[in-house]
Amino acid sequence: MKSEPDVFSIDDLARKGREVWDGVRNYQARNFLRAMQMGDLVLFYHSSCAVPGVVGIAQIRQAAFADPTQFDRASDYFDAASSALEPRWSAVEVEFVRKFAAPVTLEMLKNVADLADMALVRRGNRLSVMPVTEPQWQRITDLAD
DNA sequence: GCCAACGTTGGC
DNA sequence: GCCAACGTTGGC
Repeated sequence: MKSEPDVFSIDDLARKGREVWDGVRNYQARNFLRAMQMGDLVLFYHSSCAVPGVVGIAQIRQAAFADPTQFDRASDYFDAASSALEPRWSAVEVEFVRKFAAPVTLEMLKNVADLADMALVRRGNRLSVMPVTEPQWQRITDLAD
């Protein structure tokens, strides 16, 4: 899951413990959110910052539910086309697990041949929520310690 | 701040 | 249903 650290960082999650992950407004990312289950582990990625990369691990505490911001007229994420009966957008709740001693930077990830087909390292990729395979998870977390 | 890549919108 | 225009993402 990607987040801009200026908006919400791994340190913010560490401090708060839990956070509702809302505001996803891309259908592909939404579908990946909906596929998440309670207890699933998440790689937390910092994007649009000085050193983009995976900075820690979180865990799904609550599986997908209707993203409340889509009904909030005051929210940037308000969607007038969504309805309470058939909510268009979903959110999940995540919990802090740990922060890596040092980030696994995008640059590092690009140098791992096994990760070449991962959307994350591909140029022009804009997906903010994406699945990670077991081998990819292993590769990435191995680089963290 | 620039710009490539991509998703969405809307005219036809 | 095509595709140009536009807005957004995100690395650099």
